[in-house]
Amino acid sequence: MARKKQYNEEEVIKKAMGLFWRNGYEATSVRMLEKEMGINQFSIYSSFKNKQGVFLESIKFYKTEINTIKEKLKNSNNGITGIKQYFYDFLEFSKEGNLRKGCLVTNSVNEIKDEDEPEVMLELKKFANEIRDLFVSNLKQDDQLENTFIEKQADYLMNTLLGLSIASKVFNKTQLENIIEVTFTNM
Amino acid sequence: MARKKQYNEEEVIKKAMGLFWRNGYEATSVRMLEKEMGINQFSIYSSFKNKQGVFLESIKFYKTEINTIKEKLKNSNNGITGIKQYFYDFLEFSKEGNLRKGCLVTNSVNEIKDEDEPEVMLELKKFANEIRDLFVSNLKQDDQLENTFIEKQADYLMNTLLGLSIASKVFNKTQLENIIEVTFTNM
DNA sequence: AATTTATCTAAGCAATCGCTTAGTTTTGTG
DNA sequence: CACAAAACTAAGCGATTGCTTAGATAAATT
Repeated sequence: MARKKQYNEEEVIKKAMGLFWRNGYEATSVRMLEKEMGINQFSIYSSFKNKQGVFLESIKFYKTEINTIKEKLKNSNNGITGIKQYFYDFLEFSKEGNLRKGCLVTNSVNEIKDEDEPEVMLELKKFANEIRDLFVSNLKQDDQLENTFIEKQADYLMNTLLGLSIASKVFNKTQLENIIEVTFTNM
Repeated sequence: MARKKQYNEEEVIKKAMGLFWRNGYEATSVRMLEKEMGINQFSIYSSFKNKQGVFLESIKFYKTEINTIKEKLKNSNNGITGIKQYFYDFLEFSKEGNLRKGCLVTNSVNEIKDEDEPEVMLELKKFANEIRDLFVSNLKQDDQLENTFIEKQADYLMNTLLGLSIASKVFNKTQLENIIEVTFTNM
């Protein structure tokens, strides 16, 4: 009935996500997205409505990307040790060659203002809580722990993970390993 | 011989810092600075050279502002307990009414790219290391600790502090307290 | 083959970006 | 008071922002 799309939406979102991850939301212009995604602005707007739409889809794609290490944690079934491995996995996941990109969600939470983009912030907070809940269910594998204590531990671990996202941009590899080691020898 | 400045440079930088803290570097335009600082763009550029200059001076001012709780830590002389108090002090310091602003330095480290603003990044990293060193010298007050261990602990505590800056934007007060309590009951 | 319709390219929209320049006002000095 | 110099206001610079529109192109249906 009409012409076919010459691009695959998932493929171009993958590229957009990479750009947002490396550059941040504001610093990524639609012209940059155009080049990176390899399609015209018209196509971007017709497929994703606006810049925010491209970003929201990028976050969705990020979720599926990070799912590989999340699934690994889910299936590990060895409680706190699995979480420690998740931290190491995250450090690998968040680097691209020598570039430390941090966590896309953490970067965005830090940059985007609640009042400017409430829709985006809601999505980001949901994401953070999914990871936190994953920690909770993993901590429950190491029985004998009280439930209220587990909730506190999950908050604490989530904080360490948020910290690692930033620390990875400032500290060297040894220091990052120090952080993880101290975190888990203390527990 | 000539006309006098009608503004005090420190006063206007204080206002600029507040804007950068609330909005971030990129999202703060020179027009916004103009309004907040209460002076014309010409005056901004003649006093501080450019936008980056205003930002660098804002960071300097931030240092003197945070010095109040840094000095408290320096003089507390009760090692790890002093650091714990510093974390609580930071949470107070970084909020403005109901708004959680995080740490200006942490926000900026997360936003600014090393390659775009190397001069700024150098300053930010220096700042982070000053806090870390403060933790080191405080940990040394609790003797019996090995030096290499203290270095690792300082990295770890610094990570927790970086994390708190972001966590304060996502978590509620109880959760933030959980984080601090778990951190220090584990040590 | 003719028609329809979605997708493409490319030009252009008003608004804003960081920054500069031209020209007026205020001040201290000779 | 006349002059010089710094600080002021305000207009405007080219470049870029997110987004839209006009018109050419391609593919499926009749």
